Amino acid sequence: MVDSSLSPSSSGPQASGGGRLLANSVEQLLGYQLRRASAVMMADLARELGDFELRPAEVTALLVVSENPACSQTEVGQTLGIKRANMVPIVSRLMERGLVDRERADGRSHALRVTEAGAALVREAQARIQRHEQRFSALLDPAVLEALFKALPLIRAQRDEEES
Amino acid sequence: MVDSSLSPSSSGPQASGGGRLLANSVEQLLGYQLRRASAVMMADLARELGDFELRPAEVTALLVVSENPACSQTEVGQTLGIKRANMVPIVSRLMERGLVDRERADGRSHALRVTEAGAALVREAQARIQRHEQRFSALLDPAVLEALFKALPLIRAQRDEEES
DNA sequence: TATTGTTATACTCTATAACTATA
DNA sequence: TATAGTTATAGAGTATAACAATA
Repeated sequence: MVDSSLSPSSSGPQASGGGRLLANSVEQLLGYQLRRASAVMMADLARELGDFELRPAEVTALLVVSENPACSQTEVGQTLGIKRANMVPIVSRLMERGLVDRERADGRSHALRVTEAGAALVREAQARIQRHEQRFSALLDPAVLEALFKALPLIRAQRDEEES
Repeated sequence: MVDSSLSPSSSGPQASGGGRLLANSVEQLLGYQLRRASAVMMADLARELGDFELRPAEVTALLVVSENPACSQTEVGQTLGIKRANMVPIVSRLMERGLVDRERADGRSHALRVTEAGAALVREAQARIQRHEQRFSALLDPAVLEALFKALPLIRAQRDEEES
């Protein structure tokens, strides 16, 4: 069982600055732990992908396009939980960089495809991402890692319905 | 074992929009799952705390101050992984709202304390937060939840050193 | 009418550099 | 010289509303 009370008892990991160690009951909150762990992995990924001058969101979108030739940018957004409006600068950037191109599919929608350069970058990015992932998954027991991959989609599904 | 390859095989949870279902190997990435799950919980928390007109970061800071009378705002920041510079508007807001006050401690540092109104809001906020937390922890087996509380701090510790 | 892409805009959180006044 | 608080600024991600063109 996990102590899910908010009593000022816990400690947990804390920053290592000069000040004293403060009591911090939020350490007991799942949402807080997720947010902090996610921030650490995001920062590490951004660092790992720094050379490419692509943000994590852009790389992720590129991977999805690469796996789904002729998809629309709305579909990519739905897959990644990114709103249509916010896909616009992402796709623009990928096209400016010559990593993706698109042709009209429908008169109102476009079919996205990775270019040669895009495919090459995908291969490099996948290697970086795998390195990054393994740095973290190596910290965890396989059983614990499996529990994460079971739990996180359940959390997500709780309010994943009306995304766009 | 978890399939940590990037081959275009997986599916996992996806948005429910009108478009077709896209292949999405990023579902296999721990960092991605953390980010999505974290975003869902953050959005739910923000909704739950909406009445207070306080952002999640402000409520969290308020809780830490409430547990640590006479702490400095830099200490709160170190505890929560928020930079000194970004603590300024948070503390200002909490003081404007009459939830926290401070007195000089040191000539250069302040001692923060929750006011009566702040303490009252803390009690209400804790109830909301507990409701929010339980909505999500109820989705998970106790053993899985325990695995999360074991794994997430380990992930965090990987690059939690030089925060401020 | 509904959908795709788009624009404009605002909000939240984060990051860095530099300043001040203390210590 | 280091620390606490501050200012200014930029970046990244997300949110909403509204529009044009198309279906």
